[in-house]
Amino acid sequence: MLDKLEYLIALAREQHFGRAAETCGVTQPTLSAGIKQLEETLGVLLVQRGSRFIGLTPEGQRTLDWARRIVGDARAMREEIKALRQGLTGQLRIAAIPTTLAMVAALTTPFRARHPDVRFTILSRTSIEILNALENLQIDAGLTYLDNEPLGRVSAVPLYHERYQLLTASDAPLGDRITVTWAEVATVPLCLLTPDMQNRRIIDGLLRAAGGELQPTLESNSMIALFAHVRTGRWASVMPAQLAETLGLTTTIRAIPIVEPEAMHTIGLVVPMREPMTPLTAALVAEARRLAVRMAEKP
Amino acid sequence: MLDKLEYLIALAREQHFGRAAETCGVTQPTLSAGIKQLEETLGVLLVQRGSRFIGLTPEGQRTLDWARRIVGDARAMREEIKALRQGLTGQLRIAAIPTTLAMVAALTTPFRARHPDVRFTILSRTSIEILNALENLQIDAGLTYLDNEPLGRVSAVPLYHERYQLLTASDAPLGDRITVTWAEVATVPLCLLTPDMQNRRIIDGLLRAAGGELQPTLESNSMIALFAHVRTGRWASVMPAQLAETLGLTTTIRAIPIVEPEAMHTIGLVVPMREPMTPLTAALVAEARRLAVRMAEKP
DNA sequence: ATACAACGATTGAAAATTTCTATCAACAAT
DNA sequence: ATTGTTGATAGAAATTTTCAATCGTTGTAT
Repeated sequence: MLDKLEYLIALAREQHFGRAAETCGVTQPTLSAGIKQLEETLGVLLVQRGSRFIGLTPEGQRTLDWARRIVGDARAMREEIKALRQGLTGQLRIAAIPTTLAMVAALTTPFRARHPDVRFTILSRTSIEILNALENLQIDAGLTYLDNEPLGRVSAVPLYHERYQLLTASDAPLGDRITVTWAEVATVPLCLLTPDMQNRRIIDGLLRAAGGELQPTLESNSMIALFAHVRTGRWASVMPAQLAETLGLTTTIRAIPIVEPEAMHTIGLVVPMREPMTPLTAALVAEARRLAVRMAEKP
Repeated sequence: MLDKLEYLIALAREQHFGRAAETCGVTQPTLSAGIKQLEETLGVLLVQRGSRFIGLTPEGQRTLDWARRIVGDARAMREEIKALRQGLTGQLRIAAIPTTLAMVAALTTPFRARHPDVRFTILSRTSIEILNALENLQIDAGLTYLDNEPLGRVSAVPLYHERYQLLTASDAPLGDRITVTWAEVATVPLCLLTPDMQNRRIIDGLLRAAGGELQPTLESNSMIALFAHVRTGRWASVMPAQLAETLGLTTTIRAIPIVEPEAMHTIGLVVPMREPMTPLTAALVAEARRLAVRMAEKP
């Protein structure tokens, strides 16, 4: 039964019997039969069948919600009992939006000092992907915006406020300024994240509100790529202050606070809403709270 | 996996491998092997083994908590999907303390008018047994005191306040009074519930507080037995007003309010704390809320 | 001390189930 | 028409589950 529920979760995620079977480590007929058996025991169709996978029925969607909860609880149970036996071990899968990737170290490093047997997987994801992956039990936690778009069934720990800076060569236009306005930022050639990133959508909004015409000359989903371009001196970019600091400013590259308005967005840790949490998740949340205190003291 | 968790729940309840196996509908070796397999997958001992069942280990207790939740959720899922398909059907198992048994009809009758395909099982239980049975997923709801002893992980809907009356023959001592005091009640030969009943413990407390010496001449765990004795005219009893009313007063039997103090205890419906509730439980809670409104209007 | 009863573990065979490979049928794209 | 993709189906193999029978231990009554 529990494995059949896993099949349903995988199927809803992959929208494809074959791929879902692969991620579950079984063959496609096995997964097909599992879904069919689930349908028989519940007495309803869960999957809309045409010549191929179309989608879940309303009953299937409802069952999916239950499946996520039940499978999640079963995993939490196993993890908690294991933690009782041998302390905190295992793997924490954390997904982060690109602008927070540098901040992850501030979370993982003190965590590892406390719990040396825990291994990490850090993934770069969009905020939407993070919420999806949390729902599908593919990751244990996410680092993303808390205050912009709806979060769903998650618990959140605010960590810090993102403030925006213009990253540019000191001999480029605006390179000598103490502060710049969003209207001014709009006038220089920018390289920014791709529009599937929430950070980009935020910056787009701020530029538009300042009356700037929007035409970034380069897009990437990698902050490293953006930073490399800024280093050439021919592009500028907009980055959160915390990230610019981590990447390291040289004499030729400056980070200039952007004002009018001095925009701020809250970044935080999100974890699945579950009571009680898994021991690993609970420990990560505790670490995040400590980090939030430190960041509030020394902004 | 799910069935193994059911084994654990049954074992914790029965404290006996053989009986637990029987309630699960499997043989004792099957249940033994199931528990052992659970222990192997979790990597801990769940059961303290001597020559016979001793108890659960701390890890076993923790696993039991998870098992109750997971098994409960799995059942709730099945029930909810079934309700989507064919409306509210199935069985509602309700346990009630004896003094509320007559009130159950006020709940079940309007419920059945709305949902004719639901069948009921009504059990007479002590308040402690009700809470245990709720934990062990043996009943769906209980009717008991809300304000005296700790309830545990349940949701409660207050229904009405129990007030106490002396039930006695009109030609017996005190039989002609408008009201009586607890001190006076202590002077007549009483038949009361057995001390495992919370109602009895409440009445004991009230009698003791009034300085009365406590010596009921007859005990039973059945209200019917108590009432039958009162009907002989040789015994009196103490009953909640609502119950005395239902049992029907004759010209020879009177129900006299007991004052000093005019004691009151809250009776309500308790159901397992689960979000969302099963459809049957949710419907029962809704019915209980309606009943509470009616009883508050016309006390 | 001995016999006995109760309890849970173990064993081995039978039964049920699950899983896989191979193949099919339906449909879509070309 | 042809080809590729997708999910269902069939049959064989493997695994797991279940049960009846039995064993070993422990506590108890005689």
